[in-house]
Amino acid sequence: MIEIPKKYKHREAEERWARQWEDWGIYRYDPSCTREQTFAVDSPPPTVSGSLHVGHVFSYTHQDLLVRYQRMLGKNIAYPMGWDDNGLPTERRVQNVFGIKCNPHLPYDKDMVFNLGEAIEKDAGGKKKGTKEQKEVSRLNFIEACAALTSEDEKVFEGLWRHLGLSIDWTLAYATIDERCRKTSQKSFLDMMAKGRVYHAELPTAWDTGFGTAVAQAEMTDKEIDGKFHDLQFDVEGGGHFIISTTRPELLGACIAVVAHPSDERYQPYFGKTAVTPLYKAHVPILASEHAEPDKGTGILMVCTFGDSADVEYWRKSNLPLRQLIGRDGRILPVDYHAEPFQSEDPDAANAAHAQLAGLFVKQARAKIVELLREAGKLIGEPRPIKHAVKYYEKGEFPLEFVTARQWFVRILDAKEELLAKARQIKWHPEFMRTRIEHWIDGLQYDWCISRQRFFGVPFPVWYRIDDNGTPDYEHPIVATEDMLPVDPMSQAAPGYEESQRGIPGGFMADPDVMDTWATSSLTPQIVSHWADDPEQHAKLFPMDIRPQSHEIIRTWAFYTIVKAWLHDNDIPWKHVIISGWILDPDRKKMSKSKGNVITPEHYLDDYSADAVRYWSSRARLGADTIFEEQLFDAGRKLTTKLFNASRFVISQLDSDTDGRERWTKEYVTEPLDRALLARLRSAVIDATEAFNRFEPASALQTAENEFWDFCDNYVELVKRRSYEAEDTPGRRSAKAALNIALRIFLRLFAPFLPYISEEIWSWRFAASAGRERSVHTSPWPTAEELTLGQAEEGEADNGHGNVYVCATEVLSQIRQSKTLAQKSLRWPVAKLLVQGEAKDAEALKQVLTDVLLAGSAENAEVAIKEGQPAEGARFMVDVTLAESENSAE
RNA sequence: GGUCGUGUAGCUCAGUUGGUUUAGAGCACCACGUUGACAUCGUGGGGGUCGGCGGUUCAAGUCCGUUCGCGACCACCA
Repeated sequence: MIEIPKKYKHREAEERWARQWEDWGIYRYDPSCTREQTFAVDSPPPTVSGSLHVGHVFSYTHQDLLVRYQRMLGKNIAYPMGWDDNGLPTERRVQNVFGIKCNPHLPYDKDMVFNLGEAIEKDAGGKKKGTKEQKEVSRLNFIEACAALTSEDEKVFEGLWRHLGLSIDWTLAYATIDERCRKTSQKSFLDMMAKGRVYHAELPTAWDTGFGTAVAQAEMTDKEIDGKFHDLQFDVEGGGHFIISTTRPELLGACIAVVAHPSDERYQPYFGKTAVTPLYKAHVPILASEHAEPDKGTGILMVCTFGDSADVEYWRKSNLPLRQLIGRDGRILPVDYHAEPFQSEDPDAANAAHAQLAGLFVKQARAKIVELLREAGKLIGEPRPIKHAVKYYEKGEFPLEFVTARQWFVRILDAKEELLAKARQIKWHPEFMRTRIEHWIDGLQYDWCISRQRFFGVPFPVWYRIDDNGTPDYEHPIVATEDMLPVDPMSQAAPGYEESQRGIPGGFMADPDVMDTWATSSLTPQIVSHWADDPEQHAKLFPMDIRPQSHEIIRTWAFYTIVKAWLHDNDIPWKHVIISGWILDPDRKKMSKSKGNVITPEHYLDDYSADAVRYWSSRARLGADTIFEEQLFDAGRKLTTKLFNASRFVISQLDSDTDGRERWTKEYVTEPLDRALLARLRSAVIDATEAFNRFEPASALQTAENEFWDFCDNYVELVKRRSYEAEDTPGRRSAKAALNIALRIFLRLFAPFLPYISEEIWSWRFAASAGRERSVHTSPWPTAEELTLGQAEEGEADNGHGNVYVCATEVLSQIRQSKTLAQKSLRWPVAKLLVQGEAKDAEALKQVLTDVLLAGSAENAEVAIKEGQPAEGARFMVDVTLAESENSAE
């Protein structure tokens, strides 16, 4: 018999159970099960280099609730965990921590070792001195450094997940840079290539000058910033002039046309003529275009290559030349205006003016050109401050520029309808989130740019021939064969070539880029299902059941995953998407590192217990943002404590260590009150089950919790004295059996939410020595059948007899109220009790009267139950007369 | 400007297809209480014209229209 402790020590219990669950292997996925027996979760791989905060705990708990429910239903669970370690945040951290920077042209140094502890120490010291010397290393070495760092970050996350009680199968863990993921990602690329879905092209692409890389549409975001309107005077050839208001005067040298709306009478006379740009004195056409709005600025605007996406659009449709003015590093490029096809009246002057801008960063160049324009008398008035929204890379510091570069694209614009159909085939929870993806797909403007000019990521499995003149042949890439995957073209020679031929005329070169991190993380279902190496396994897990994620990455992660599943399997990646809301700080702002309002979760787990933190997470409705409120942890802890104490009471009423599991069955439940309890529990179980089936665990918790508190406050008090009876009567047996059954139900209802305390209590008297019921978490989810007493009783319970419970609690409550108002203790005896109510209620009350009287210390009272009008708004009119003294009942 | 969501007690939130004549919970607040599971507790109490206006209905927190506030996403951003 297990000794039951007086106090619950959550830290000790959490450690013990986390270990035990691992030893038992109860979270292990069984690959031999069929698809129908399996419940597969496409859990989000967190960016390990990001900050860890309570929002993580919140959303990961949500998936675990659904998983635990499905496990109790008997499903074989595939609940993996991945780490997204590709991408810019990792690179940035590695550069800082190790003081290195990647030079992809360097050869791999296989003796280079990265000592993390030392590096972090150095990093801390180095920062103080402000030294920024960065040693150059090869790409492979750089990747090794990234891996060394991320594996440390992963340990921190894993530790937290385990403590939180996430029922992850850790043998299914993956990292987006590991061999299998690289292979999957490269195979995906090859498959898309074979299907004609990828192409590469030299196109103007959104570019972050800070990171020096292309950026996809989904990663762009608007920022409201301060800007200035500059009124510039343009002359018209043959006479006349007009004013253009621009926020970007530094792009003047890239102006290739000016446009006004076709209906704009002010400019109609100029259409077809040529304008002369100030300073550069370039001749540019004056054209009509629908996209110019007459009432904005002066109604006429510059088309530059490139100021914004509208310029790109316009340039693409026109046959105008391209004058790239901004370099990849965000500096103004040197340009020779003598060169064609640019016509300047005075190329020397243009060159002289431009020479003062070349090499400057955009902001500096803007200040400089304002000076030049002012001197030239072409700046009309002073710049006027305005606020305007500008596109940024979501992680970037500078406004995006458009830079022409060779990029890889996935062709998706022609497939909007098919993608929409797939998105609609998936069930979204909450349902309104579906419109977000629909709008996103509908509004797509660009194909998906998947190449990044970075180092830490999955390389393209592609090489190019170099002809005898040393020019790469981009049009006929050499593609890796599947057996080579994963391949690093930087260190492995192209098929048919020797390593010695790298980079020389007649030889080959590797594609220098890596894939965007989303190109790999969009394959998480395929990674987990072994699409790349085990088709049979793939069929057993794909499409998956649920994708839990938050709403801000619908347009990226969810969308790209849908794209890939469609491309590779012409299928949906999962049946359900479960969207969690955000955690907001008390000012209703999203918690994020940049805002500095991040709250870390570890100490809450220590202070309040993992169950308490999970309780807080579990309360949130799906998709709804939640304000962080520490007091809810307290509510969770309170519930845990209550469960502990109530269970101690119930178990004290049983006798030996197998009683809970085997002896006190529903056949003993004969008393009306106890039967009514079971009827209540039955409907609670039905409600909670339905809520879980709707993917609304918060509602299931609410149901279980309400029922449980009522059980403690009312039922336990009503039945206590009967259960304490010295003699073994049917009433006493009925009480014990009902208490036992109720507790077994509650423990299983709470198990998904509060895994530690429910397992702890389960182990006292209910756990079997083997099989499913060894752990509460593999025990069968409670069913209505367990609580059904037979057809006759069921009918009984639903009609008149359902009331006995409510009638009993109401009268008990009235007795309590009288005592409280009289400032007497609750065990103060009652001398007289008069109850008046409708016939059916009076009848119901009579059936449970003994329990009520005992619970209200009214067993010696003079009692009268009459038919008649109840009190207003109540079931009964109750008149309580308390005894004169505590010892007398007269 | 477009779309979606949201507005219920001081705070955080429930309220399922309109229907227990008087809208719930937790926290906070007030009062009382050493009852054999529980003082990390128990019992009881005060507190809301359900954002505003209009409509449908025997009946509206719930449905419709309109308007205001808040949040998010998208578009524009010369």
